Amino acid sequence: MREFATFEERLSAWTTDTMKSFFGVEDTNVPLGVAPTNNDKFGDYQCNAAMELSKVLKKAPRQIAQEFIDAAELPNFVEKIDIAGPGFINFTLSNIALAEHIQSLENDPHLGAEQVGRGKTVIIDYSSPNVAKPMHIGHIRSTVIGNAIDRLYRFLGYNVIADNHLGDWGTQFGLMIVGFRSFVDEAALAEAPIEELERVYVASYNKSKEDPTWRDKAKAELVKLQQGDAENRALWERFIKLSIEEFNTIYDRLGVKFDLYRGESFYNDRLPKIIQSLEEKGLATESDGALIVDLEDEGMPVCIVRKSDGGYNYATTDLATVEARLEEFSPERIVYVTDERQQLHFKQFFTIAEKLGLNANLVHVWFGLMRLPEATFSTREGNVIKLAALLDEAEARSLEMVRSSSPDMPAEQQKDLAKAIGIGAIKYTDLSQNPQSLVTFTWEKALNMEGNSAPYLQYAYARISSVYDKFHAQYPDTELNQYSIIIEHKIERRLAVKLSHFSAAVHGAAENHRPNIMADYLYDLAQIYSSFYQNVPFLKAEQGVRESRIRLCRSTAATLKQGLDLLGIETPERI
RNA sequence: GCCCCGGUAGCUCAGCUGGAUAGAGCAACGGACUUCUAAUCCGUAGGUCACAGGUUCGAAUCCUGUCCGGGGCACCA
Repeated sequence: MREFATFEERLSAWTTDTMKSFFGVEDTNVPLGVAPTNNDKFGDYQCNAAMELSKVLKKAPRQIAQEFIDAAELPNFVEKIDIAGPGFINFTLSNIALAEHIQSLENDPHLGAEQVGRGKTVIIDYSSPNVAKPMHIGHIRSTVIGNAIDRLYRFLGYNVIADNHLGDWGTQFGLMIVGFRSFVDEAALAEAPIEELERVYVASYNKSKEDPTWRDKAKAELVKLQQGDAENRALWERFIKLSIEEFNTIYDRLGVKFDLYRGESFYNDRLPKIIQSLEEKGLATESDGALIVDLEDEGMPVCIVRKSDGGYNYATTDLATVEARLEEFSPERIVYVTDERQQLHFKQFFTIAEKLGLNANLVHVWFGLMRLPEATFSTREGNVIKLAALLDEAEARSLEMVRSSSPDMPAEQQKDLAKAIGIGAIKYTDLSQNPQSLVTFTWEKALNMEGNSAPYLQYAYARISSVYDKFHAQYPDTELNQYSIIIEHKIERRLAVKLSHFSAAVHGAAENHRPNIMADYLYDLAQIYSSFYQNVPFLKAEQGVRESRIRLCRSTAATLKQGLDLLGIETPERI
């Protein structure tokens, strides 16, 4: 068993082994492990195997449980074992073992989380906005959820490559180029690049609808760009550069970093080859002038890999991208984070990739669309809320709160704090929901600062820091590690049990690609801590108890800080 | 028409790889700041888990059907 194995792992291994040999069910598929109970009156862990084994053994569940208990020699970390209800076997951990475990986790930089990703590379493809279009609130989910998955994987030891697969290629660049030459306002471009590029695009698009010669001009410029015309190429590169610069200001504010910014264009050279191998393998056929892959056997509609005008599209680019990534990085897995509308596309392209023999573990993590209360959020409706505006608003609102709650704080510090709180609030709102549920955007929800929110967690953390500092000020000579954690009070026990579940939360969140599992965990932890804080004295407790409680505070702080960091949320020392 | 997702407290959402009386937050009501930061805590109230069948010792969770909402389904990505 590994060094910082959880109680759940240890206990499950024990129940499984013991039951297998005792009942002679070595080959059973019945799960024999334990799971945390949902209520501490049932102990800490429960094993449900007796009910499941009932049929196999042809005995009553309670009898099975009883026989097991009578015969079993309990592991030393278990204080109590008993039977309840129809045949649940409940385990209660000993307080001493619990305390020792929490203490031992202080020596593990990963707080007990097993490094399952060591030596493995995973590529995470997320955010991926389109060049020359401003990021709006619809982009926040891919960015924030993708980044949390990125951080979770890194924490588990994976070599993560975060790749921002920009939309930097497509027919719109013809319109962009002609439009730019006629309409651009360089001063405005310097001021707000993407906004100006977007304005240029819209102007050009509108003109193309009325003026066929304009449309032809755009087409001609697109062809020139695709053929590598130097001037058009330079212009296009400028669009990309300006866009990335502006995206980066948003990413900086969000604390998001990418390892690569490889747009779709990066893979252009490979497209003909992909088509060629599709044809060679007999996967692609002509249909109405286009080249398609028939996926009827897989129960899916056909997938176009080359348009009738000879152009390539999304599926082809994505196949080429996989091929390139496999060659260069040999990833164990590639994770794509996009909204739900792309499910079919990914299913199709994953299937084709497999048929092509691209041996990759491809995972599509999708999330529900962001809506506005009154309507579906869409550029066509013009009801967009720019991402930058959302962040501004969040910072402004939290700054107001910081000013009223900490009027004596230096202005600069107030601003930094407001940033950490405001951005944290926005991220947490998104991350604390099941990614797959459809979310309705409201300012009230996005900027929630009370109850189940990032500021609640940050506040809990800041209070611990404050207690910890006061302790050291009052007892400067105390070496905390010379005192053991003593678990006596009910709330201390609940806190310790929760702390021991951190590893499970990390793994659950990472494996399921659901950061909300981590968010839920942290909120529970903070709630228990807040109750602990409010209901028992620390600094005024007697010696021994005092140090024990401060140690529990310290462990809680470390766990909250690490957990929030995995969500990309900052933990200021003071709020 | 076919496919994917959702429907849980007044509102916003957890819980969904089956387990014990279904949980939070907000809103409502009642308490706690001369005491470690009240962005907090303690308590009260609030639910035929859309509906109907089925599987199971056990179903919010799995299966089937229906209703309602969102999305997708050939040259956008």
